[in-house]
Amino acid sequence: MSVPTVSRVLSGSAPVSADKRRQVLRAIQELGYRPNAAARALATGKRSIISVLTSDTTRYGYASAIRGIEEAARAVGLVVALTLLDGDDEESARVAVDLALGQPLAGVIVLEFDIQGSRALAALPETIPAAAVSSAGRGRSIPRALFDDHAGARDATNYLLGLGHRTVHHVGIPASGRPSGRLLGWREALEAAGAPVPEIVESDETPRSGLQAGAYLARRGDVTAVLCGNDEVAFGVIKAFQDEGLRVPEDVSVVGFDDHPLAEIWTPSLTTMRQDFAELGRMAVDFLLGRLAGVPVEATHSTPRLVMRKSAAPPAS
Amino acid sequence: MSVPTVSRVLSGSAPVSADKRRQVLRAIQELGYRPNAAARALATGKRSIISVLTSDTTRYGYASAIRGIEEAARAVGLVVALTLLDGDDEESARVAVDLALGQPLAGVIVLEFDIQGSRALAALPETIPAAAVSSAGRGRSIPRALFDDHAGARDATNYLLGLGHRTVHHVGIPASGRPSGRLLGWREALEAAGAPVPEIVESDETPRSGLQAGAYLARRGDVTAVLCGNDEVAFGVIKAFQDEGLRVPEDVSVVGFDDHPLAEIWTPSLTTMRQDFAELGRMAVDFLLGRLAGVPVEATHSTPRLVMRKSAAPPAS
DNA sequence: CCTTGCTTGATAAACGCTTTCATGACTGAA
DNA sequence: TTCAGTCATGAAAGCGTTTATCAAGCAAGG
Repeated sequence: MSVPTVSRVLSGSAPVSADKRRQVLRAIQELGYRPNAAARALATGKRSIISVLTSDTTRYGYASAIRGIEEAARAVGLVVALTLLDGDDEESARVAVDLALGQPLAGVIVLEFDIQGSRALAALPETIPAAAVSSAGRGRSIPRALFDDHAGARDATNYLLGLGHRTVHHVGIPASGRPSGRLLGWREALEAAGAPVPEIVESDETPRSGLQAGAYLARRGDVTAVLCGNDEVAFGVIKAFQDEGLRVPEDVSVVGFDDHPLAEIWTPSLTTMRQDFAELGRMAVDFLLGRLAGVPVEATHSTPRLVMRKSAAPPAS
Repeated sequence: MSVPTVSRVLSGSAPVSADKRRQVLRAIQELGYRPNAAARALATGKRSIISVLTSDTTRYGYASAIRGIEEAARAVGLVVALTLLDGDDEESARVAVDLALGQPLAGVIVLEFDIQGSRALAALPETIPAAAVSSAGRGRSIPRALFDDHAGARDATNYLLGLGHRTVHHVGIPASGRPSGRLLGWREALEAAGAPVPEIVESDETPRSGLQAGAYLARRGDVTAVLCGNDEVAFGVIKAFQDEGLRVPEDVSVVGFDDHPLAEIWTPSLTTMRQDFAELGRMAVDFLLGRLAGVPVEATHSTPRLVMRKSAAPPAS
């Protein structure tokens, strides 16, 4: 019973007599033998890890995308590794990329939702297979699963304008591009409608910063509709309005982005632009594996879909 | 300029003349050379991946623990890989474990928050270094970072009883043990206080199931205080109460578990038992690396802390 | 009964790195 | 000038697999 025989039993790469096979299998059982993954990777040259570079894993969109990636990867026998992007400077991007590339990688998927993601993408050596889930298709030419922020924000804004609002305010979140697609879409819709374009309010995409943004907007007094960069911010904005004695949607309408699991049970339930992050994650894996050969590999879009709930309504006359 | 020289420059394992070093470095630059991770792992026997086995990555507690693990791992130059646990049967646990062990692993950390986690832990071969983040310290004898569910639930229940409630209802979530520590702590507190022990209401730890549980409890009419298995469920329960015309906390008090980021801005803000999942994750990494040599390695506890907010109050007289 | 063709097992090389060991160049002391 | 001692460097072995090559055994055909 030689080493190659064992290998053949395990991989089925060549026929082995039933007798030997049984022998080998029993020995494996008894010894609790596990093939050495490193040696196997070295010999075959096959890598089975996809590294995901992302700035956050707890936020809804990120976590969903990771989940999609994991599912798609697992389906083809790959494992996903996580590397968090800490700072938004080039140096920390380089460090993170080095850490990730220290493994035997089949490829890399970057969650390019923010500056950290863009930086990481830029720091990636050309030689390693990569794909991205992004909101904007600029920069390095790698396959991207794109969510069309721009169109989403435009649709959301148009929806609010269509409801009869004179204009729509925007609470922005940090994005991979400057200005963000969401901002662009929002502005475009306003301009197309001949509506005034209010100054944008910045947030850091946390509920808490939404609270601040909402408090600020509430005190302005002239706000009747707000488009938020994501649902978490929208939650904060709504809360702030309510704290200031404004009713949503009677006094002011709020629309979010992403369709967070809690959007549906918020009070009032949140009208939002749903994005299928998990699907985008799955697509990125397909890109990486080159399994979407038929499709133009540059990019595929996914346009957010309006989910109408109770947080947006026509303005009080 | 030989192969070993390059190795020495890269690892600093032996002195290299400044001249040669410069030469090597330049060549590396020009060729874009990256050491082959698989070969390195094979030669050194060192593994740099920690695999996290978990049933969910999007839920708050899980995501936070993973974040803590990632941070601690990164601090010592390790990468974390994710393997999702799908089914709650032994077979899928085995499949997941096999997938994870197919990599060159330094060790495994299991998020033993539920049955899937327990199953995975059971399926793990004895030979591989492992640690767990758990709510209950039973089963296989491996180092565990424990959150003391039992004490947490007891404290929460006592708090509600102390407020003057005659008894406390409980909306349970699936747990790694049956019955869960939370259930046990809740019951213990009730019995110690001589309060009646109502029937437990089951949920699947989603807001939606909280909604159902809440609707059921609201219609019972005799409920004045509810302890929920986690915050997401609590959100659903509160929403259901409000939908049924009950005011929180005036008509009924609700306490959650975990301190979800949105707990603070919920309406009303949610009184809850805070758990530091990230810290537990970090501890699990320390266990795994055997870096907590001083501490009895069997387990360390972390007791949830009551965060008083607005969703719990004395009952209407 | 010998040869041919096919199946099956073993032997050997290769993967790309680290590490040990030996060599040769150089230093400083005798 | 020579010899022991230091130090940088290259040669070679080894890590645990896979895969190609080779040899042996066996059945069937002539």
